[in-house]
Amino acid sequence: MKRRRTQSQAKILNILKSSGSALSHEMLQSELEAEMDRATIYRVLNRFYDDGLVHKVVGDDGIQYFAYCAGCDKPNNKHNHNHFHFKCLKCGNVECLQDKIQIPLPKGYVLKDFNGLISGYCNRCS
Amino acid sequence: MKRRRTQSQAKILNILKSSGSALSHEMLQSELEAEMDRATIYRVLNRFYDDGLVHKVVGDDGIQYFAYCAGCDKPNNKHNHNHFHFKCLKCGNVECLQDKIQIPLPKGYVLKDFNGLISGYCNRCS
DNA sequence: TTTATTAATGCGACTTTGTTGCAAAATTAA
DNA sequence: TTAATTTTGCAACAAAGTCGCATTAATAAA
Ligand SMILES: [Zn+2]
Ligand SMILES: [Zn+2]
Ligand SMILES: [Zn+2]
Ligand SMILES: [Zn+2]
Repeated sequence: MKRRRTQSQAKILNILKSSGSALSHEMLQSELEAEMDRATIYRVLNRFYDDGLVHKVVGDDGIQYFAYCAGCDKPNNKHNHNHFHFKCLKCGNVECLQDKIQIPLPKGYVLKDFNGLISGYCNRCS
Repeated sequence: MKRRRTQSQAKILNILKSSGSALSHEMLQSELEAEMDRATIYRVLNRFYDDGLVHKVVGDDGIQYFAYCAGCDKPNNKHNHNHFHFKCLKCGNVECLQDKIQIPLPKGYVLKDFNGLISGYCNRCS
């Protein structure tokens, strides 16, 4: 299944890139001002995710946030998102924390994925 | 508002204690075999959470898992759940990892809450 | 350029997780 | 036993996300 270059995808990718934050479907929708359908946004995001173009964080609220992959480790094209994310309780911004962490696992455990979100107040809001 | 001792709460707390894992609403419901209403389970869990009896983890799937608080730090009665959780992709078990972690934050950031979930295969399933 | 192929979109219906209003039932206190 | 108030059950609701299907649009072939 070969990917095609569509307006929708270009717009969404643009927003993700220029925002520098992890964005939820809702944030994107309001940015796009109903230029495209809800389902399309979800599908585009999932496609980006499958293609390794973005990574995903899930909030305490169960909402998915997608961030453009900038400084991600990619050993043999497999992403390794070993960093925390921070969600500001005041301004709502969700950002990647740059520090790479190492995830400790007991003997016999195999890591497949990691989702780490810190909530609080960012430097602009504290 | 004073709490009352009800059957429902006792049963749910029992299951949480004896399981030793973090349980979702669905897991509890199947364990309880329709002994009580969906909404009641949710309300009991939220009550436990508010009272600091359990803590909560949110999975990549956005589902809430509740774990009985056993070895939690409680400086002046405020919980401090500075540990990761592990969710096995095969057996579905969600457990607290004992290692206490310290969460790194850039200058000017204030931590309020933390949700960290590692997915993979547990020692019994790997 | 025109046509054919098939991926992407829009729309609506649907699922799942969780919450809420309200009357009835169950705890606790008087 | 009675009164006061918390919990529960039920049903309706809300929000996030997914899916089927017909239509549109991007790519490739002719
Ligand atoms: Zn902020
Ligand atoms: Zn990130
Ligand atoms: Zn397992
Ligand atoms: Zn825990």
